[in-house]
Amino acid sequence: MKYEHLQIEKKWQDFWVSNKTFRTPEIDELDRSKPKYYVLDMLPYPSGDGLHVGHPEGYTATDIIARYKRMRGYNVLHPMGWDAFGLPAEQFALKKKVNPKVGVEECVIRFRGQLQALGFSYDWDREINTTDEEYYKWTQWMFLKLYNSYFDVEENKAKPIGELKIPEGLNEEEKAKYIDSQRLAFISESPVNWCPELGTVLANEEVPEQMEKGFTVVRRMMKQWKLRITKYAQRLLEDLDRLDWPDNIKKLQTNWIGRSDGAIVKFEIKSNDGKDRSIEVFTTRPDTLFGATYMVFAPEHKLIPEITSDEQKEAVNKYIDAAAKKSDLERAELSKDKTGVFTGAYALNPASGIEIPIFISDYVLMSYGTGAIMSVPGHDDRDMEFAVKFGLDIIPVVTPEKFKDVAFRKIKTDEGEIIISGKGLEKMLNGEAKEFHAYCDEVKEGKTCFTEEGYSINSGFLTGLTTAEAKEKMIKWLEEKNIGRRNTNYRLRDWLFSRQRFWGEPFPLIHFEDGKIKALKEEDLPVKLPQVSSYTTSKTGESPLSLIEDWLYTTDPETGAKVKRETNTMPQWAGSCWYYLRYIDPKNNNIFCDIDKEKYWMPVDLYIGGSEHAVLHLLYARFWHKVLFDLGYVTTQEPFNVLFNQGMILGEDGVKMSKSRGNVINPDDMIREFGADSMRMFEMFMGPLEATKPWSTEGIAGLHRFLSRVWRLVVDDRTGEINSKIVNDAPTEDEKKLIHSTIKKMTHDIEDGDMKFNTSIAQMMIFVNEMYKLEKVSKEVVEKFILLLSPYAPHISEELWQRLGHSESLAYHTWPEYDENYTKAEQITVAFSVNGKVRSKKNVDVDMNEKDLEQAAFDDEFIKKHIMGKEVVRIIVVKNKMVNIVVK
RNA sequence: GCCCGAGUGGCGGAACUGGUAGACGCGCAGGACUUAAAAUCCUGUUGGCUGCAAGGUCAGUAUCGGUUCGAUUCCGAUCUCGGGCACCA
Repeated sequence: MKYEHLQIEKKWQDFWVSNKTFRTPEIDELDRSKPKYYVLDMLPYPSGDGLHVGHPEGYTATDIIARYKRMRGYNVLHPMGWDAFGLPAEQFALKKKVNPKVGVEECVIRFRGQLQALGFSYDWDREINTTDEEYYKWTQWMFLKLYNSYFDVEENKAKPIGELKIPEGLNEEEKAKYIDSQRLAFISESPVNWCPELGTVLANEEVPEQMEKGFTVVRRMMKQWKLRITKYAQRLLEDLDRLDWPDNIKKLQTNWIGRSDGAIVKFEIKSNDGKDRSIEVFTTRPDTLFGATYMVFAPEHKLIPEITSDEQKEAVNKYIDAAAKKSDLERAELSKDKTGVFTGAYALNPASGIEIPIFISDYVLMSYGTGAIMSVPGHDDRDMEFAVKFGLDIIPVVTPEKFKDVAFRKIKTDEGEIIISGKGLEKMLNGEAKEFHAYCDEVKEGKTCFTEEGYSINSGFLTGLTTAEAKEKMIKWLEEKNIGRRNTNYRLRDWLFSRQRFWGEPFPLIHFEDGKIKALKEEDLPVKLPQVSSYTTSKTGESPLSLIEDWLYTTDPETGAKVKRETNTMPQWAGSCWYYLRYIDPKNNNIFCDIDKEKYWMPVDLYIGGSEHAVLHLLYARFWHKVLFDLGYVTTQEPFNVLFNQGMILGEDGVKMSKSRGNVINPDDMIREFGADSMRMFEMFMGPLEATKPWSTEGIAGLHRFLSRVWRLVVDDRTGEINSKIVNDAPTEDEKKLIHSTIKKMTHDIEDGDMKFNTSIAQMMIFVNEMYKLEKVSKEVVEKFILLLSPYAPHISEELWQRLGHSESLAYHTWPEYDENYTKAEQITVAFSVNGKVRSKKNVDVDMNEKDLEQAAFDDEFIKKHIMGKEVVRIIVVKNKMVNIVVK
């Protein structure tokens, strides 16, 4: 009987499902004395195309770990579910004029079928779907928690909004406004990427994709819901330290959060109307304040209309209009050439006292810092470029270290140390400082821009200090004069949380006629999406929900007043922010996850997914988790303890798989032809999990060949009986050595967490090759090998296990132990080399002492030949490795 | 431009803390079985030169240089490819 993968795989998949082999018991039935292991895949979006070969790569790795841990006696949680809200489903629904639910259900069935066909050991009883009403009820519930919380800066944590201290002397309306301004979920007017053809806003990361398809994207101001993730910037940054994540992912998040330390500096504005005004700017280089020769405001800055002179009004307005029309992308792309307009207003440099002009330019972003900057063209590339273009003054205020001796002199006098620089010093130096002056001239002319740290020059009380010292001194000076303070800025923006779509979680909010907004109560959840058979986009930029009047108009459950529902829906990221908690307690109707169960299972012990989620999903989920922690709903500060990123699988031609290139490999075809076990084995054999590597159909055939060899080792091809060479004898010494070193290698490969399963598979191949050479093989050894193979190729393993006479599944059988004594060879090959070049090899006893080894080398004929007639100057002996003789 | 990561046979990739480069698989070549083919099994497979042969010898882990008795591994510079960020003051 040949290795019939289709039949075997079907048999065991049915067995696992009907026996619920991989069901994780509820917490009260669990043996709590056993350790737990929570191994999780990133929540997939069930697209219409079905799985591609990249999906099973990560899933196979987690499945191997899950199966291994079960055999090691852990309570394992290994669930799967669907992130089914999202734009593709919505586009499909609009095109086919159906409810997106219809398409999603089909996709889920297909995806689930494909995953089961690969034999993954998920507990399907815990399957979740972010679009189920019973699931998104809790997403809405969490939104309410965010809405009804504020961030206490003193305690550095979120608290219920009821605990917010409200400033005294406010009337009711002001109070409400103040409270709204502190909520973690808040509404604000902000620019969005509006796509007229699609009739929706797009997330930044969706813009390039849609523009490629020929759609237009314009910037537009709209009222948007946002989440105050910026309050958590510092904690999100600090807590990266406690996570066992790849360094590059930590770095990506660190950069994304983008902490900058510096100072806020206040500049007085000399306005044309004589009113007193001032403007604050953020700078990371307060030490260069003396070199600030102009200021730039973002075009959206509110102060511009007030300060612009009559003569400049027209030009300024024109510039603002033009900037508003540009999308973020265009603003960035056209950035090579700096543009801007003078406002006609001036500010006073607080350090030098010089009047400096105020410009507007779109190279300054309204969304970072204060939306205005002080420009130090001598020491900032962008400022330099702008200054050259507009003919503005440039003052060098920092010198590279190499000029520090000619840039200034410290002289001790009776009154203490004084600094001499400038003209006075020039005379003293007698022309010695030529190069330094050339540097200064180049800076002034806009030819050189020194952006690194050095020593302050031309900077009054800072002159002669290092950049670090000058920063400190300037901040102190600013604080004393009350015109500035130390400050930290983050690049992280608040999370734009609303989308004008149908297919997302509705916000649990109602709008009264007078414009007031009210959050619904927990007991009013879920706010369900309308059960329409089809719908259309609105032309106004509102969600399609705004056209569904039956749904839109409702009554306030408390007062019965006529109200409108909020028509925005949440972004796709929302549901995946907390799904890992729902798996723990998927059917709970009272809370999203019982805290006792959370305490047992969390944090996730291993989380595997693609690096495309390095920032967004992983940052958003960490943020939500921290809010839940602050409010006491979870006991862990971080959700994902260990993270691993799988690499991409390319097409056979070495480039990314895509429909247009026609190099897409369909896993269904592979499973049909070679089997799920071959597929799993090959995906792991291609290389380390993290590597990007090309697919090879010839390669998977090789793994199928290997599994056939395993099959024939156990089963007689012709009769279907157990291979007659398998005997009940005790294992021979050679067999023991082989199986024990195989167990050792495979155990270590899984335990070390590097996810390099390719070498484990190579070891299994070596094992099988060796067994083929033997006349008789011990059944005990073969059985141990099948246990080792089972996490990788579970179907064939179960089948062979059964054929060898076991009535129970091997899924919970103990993982084989190895004996260190059998993993060591008695003899080892050592290399003898002369001057570092290997000239001979010899088998010697393990741990032969250095003296004997050295002697063996000198006795070696080839070595003799190479050292004959030469002087031996040095001998290096490394036990069990080599002897190197250095001759002259 | 900035920040990561990677360059090893025809291909995917091995090589523990510096100590025998190329495990394992694919492909290819040769052989066995077969009327034949498929399947299977066995052998060989980094390159050059040399030898009838066993072998000998030199070169070789992107390039150049350094440290070392010894470097795929450590250090410096350069090149190429992949990924991320991109006016964040």
